[in-house]
Amino acid sequence: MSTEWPFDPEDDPLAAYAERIPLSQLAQAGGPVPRDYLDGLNAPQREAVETLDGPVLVLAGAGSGKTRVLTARLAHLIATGRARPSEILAVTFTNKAAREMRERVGRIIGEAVEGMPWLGTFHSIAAKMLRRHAELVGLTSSFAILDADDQIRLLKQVIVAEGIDEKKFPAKNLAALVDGWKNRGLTPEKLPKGEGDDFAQGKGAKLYAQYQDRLRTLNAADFGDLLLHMLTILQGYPEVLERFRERLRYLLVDEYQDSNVAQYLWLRLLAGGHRNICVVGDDDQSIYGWRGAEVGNILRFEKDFPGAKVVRLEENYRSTPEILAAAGAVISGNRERLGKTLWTQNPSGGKVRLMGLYDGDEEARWVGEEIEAFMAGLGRRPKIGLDQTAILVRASHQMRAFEERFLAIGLPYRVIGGPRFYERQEIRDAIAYLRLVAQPDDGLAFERIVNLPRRGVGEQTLQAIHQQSRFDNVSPSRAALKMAQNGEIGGKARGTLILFFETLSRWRAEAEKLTPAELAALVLDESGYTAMWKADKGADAPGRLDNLKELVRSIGDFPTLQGFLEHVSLVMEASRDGEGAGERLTLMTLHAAKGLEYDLVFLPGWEEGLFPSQRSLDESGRQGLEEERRLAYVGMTRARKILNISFAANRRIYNQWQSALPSRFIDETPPAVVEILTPPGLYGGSYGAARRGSYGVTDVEPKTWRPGGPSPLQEQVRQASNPYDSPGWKRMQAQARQATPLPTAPRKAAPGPQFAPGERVSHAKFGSGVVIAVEADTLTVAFDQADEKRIKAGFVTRSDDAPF
DNA sequence: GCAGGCTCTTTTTTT
DNA sequence: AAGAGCCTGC
Repeated sequence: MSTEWPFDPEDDPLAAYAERIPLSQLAQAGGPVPRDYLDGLNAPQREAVETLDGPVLVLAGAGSGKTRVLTARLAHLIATGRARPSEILAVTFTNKAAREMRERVGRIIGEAVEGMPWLGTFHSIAAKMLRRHAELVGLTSSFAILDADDQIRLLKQVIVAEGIDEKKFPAKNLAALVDGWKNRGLTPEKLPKGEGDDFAQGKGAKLYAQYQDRLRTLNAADFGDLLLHMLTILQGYPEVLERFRERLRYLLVDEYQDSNVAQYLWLRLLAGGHRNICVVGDDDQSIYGWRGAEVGNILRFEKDFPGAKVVRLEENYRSTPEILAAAGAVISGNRERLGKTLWTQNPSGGKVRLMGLYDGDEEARWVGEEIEAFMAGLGRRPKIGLDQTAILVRASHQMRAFEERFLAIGLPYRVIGGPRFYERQEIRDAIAYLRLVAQPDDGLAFERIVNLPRRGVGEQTLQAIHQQSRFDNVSPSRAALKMAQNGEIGGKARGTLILFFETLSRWRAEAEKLTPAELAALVLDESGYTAMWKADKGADAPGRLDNLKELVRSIGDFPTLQGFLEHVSLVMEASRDGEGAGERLTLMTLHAAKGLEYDLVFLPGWEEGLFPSQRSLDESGRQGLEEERRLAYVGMTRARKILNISFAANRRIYNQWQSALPSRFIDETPPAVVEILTPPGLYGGSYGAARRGSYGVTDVEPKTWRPGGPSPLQEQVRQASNPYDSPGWKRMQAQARQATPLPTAPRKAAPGPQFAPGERVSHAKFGSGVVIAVEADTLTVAFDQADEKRIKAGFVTRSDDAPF
């Protein structure tokens, strides 16, 4: 058991530096920290900053200057000498938020910010604490941190080992269960009876326990464990808790509405002595319930900490009054909220714009045209650049229609989200090598690369190793070494395995002398991993080699391999490519947009079933609906100047056309601040009907829709957007005069030569024409309104093609 | 050991 | 529709 002082300053040179700043100096009136961080704060903001002692709940509405308050409060704690930088625990949820806070605090207090070891995400702070006390939960301080992928692979092994059909009970589902339990602070021992019974005929709990055992054998922790283990330690070892309480004298929590039960318990323990805890959040922006966040935590704060000071930040500095009115009206439909009313001194802007369209492609077209119109400042629109424009969707599959459209009309865009750098296969492989060097027992890393490149260690051998490893309760790498040595593994595998282990030992020896980057280069080279990709003739091989180079380069930023590995598992983010050249608009999910703001915001896809998501409703009922409504609120409050909401009457979902009703959230926007752009005609001729809650009746039935030309309805929609004069609109007009491909017509023709000379075809850009010649998939077409062109067959459709 | 074909799934996403 | 993952047949 560790009796070592967990915050030994020797361990952390930067913290030591901060400690040497005399407190008296920091405490001097004015001191080295100028007090001007208080300037310009409004009354409640100032109160939130200056109420340093005891529990404080800051309800920070959207755009109310939350980050400013947080950083000012940190600075104030230090400037008044209440706490040294190292005595403040400041937690956020994302690395981005932590980084931003560090930067902004640094701007106020200068270098002293370097001495804030306890500013970070829940997970990175918990990991840091756990490394000091790992033995208390059966790990060593060098435990590996598994990401979601490793976690699932390990769970799969546990399931299979139990003789359960993994297809019937997928590891992914068990992972969701396990994560849920960990989020609620439940170790296998604490799991209530009946939990997890649905999984594998009541074996859920047993599998959980086995998984935890296996993690311990592998000296590994998954993300949930970081908090869960710390919780176990704080609960079971009062002396450890006491030390943390003495040392961490002030707690500050950002985005408290996103905290889960484990985090809540953890905070409550740490704050238990001095009660100096300040939580900042907005119950109206709690959108992560589906991954364990408990709005209840923030709703209950005053009960948990009696006498808590509650400060409401309700003045909004971001949006127009119209946007706030609309968002406020929507969110007021929620029952479970603490209740805030945002107001603003900002000048009035336009009304919130509402547009209904025929289908998803039309919607993308309309948005594209609007964006171009705003770029040019056409009509009565303010001029707004692409950098200040965002499209926020409910589900990522909605992005596709927009991407296709923007590609077609040449609007530069960027997508936020998507695969991260460290999730790429080659990066994970390379990291597995390094993990195995750093941590010989890292079984998952071992299994990942033992036969990569091929070393003749096949399925059979791996299976045997596995069995032995479970039997002896040792890591797979130990089992493999033993089996190779005593001949239980024979043949080719034996020789290569022994060589492999020798090489590993050599690398470990080299690690003493080399920098982490040099070591990485050496390992990737000597293992044959780089060579493997060099030999690969695939189209993506060069890219992967580039990524590997980039990886080695980024390791150079770290003094130790350990430090790098910690960074990778907890902090590493996608290297954003193409940050450069020119302005771009942003396309992302509503979830990803939290905390961001844009002058011009589009919220497409406001249809029942899509938004609010049917699945949310089905799974979580009214609570699900309320979370969806908060998501709507988050989306609306991202807009500074112009907010556009749109919906489509028809949408193709999993290759099936479905007609949809406008979202109920549209009904909830107050007519007084909404401008309806939709032409009369759609939805039985009246938007009013839709707005009054009857949703009207759609008279559009794609199944019965006559092919052969634009429907009258489609024409109406087109004409309705006609007052605009954007370049995109003109292009579309030109195209629309030709036999316009119906929105339902396939964008690409089916493969194979489908066209014969003499057929009439139409092309998105060149209009209609006649096929003159066909060779393979390339057509020569004489266009009515353009020259003869050679075109890939995929880009044209038969003019008279029926859409159904 | 690999390619290709087959089936299945398909909200949101961090750490 | 399309992508991912799995299986099968060479």
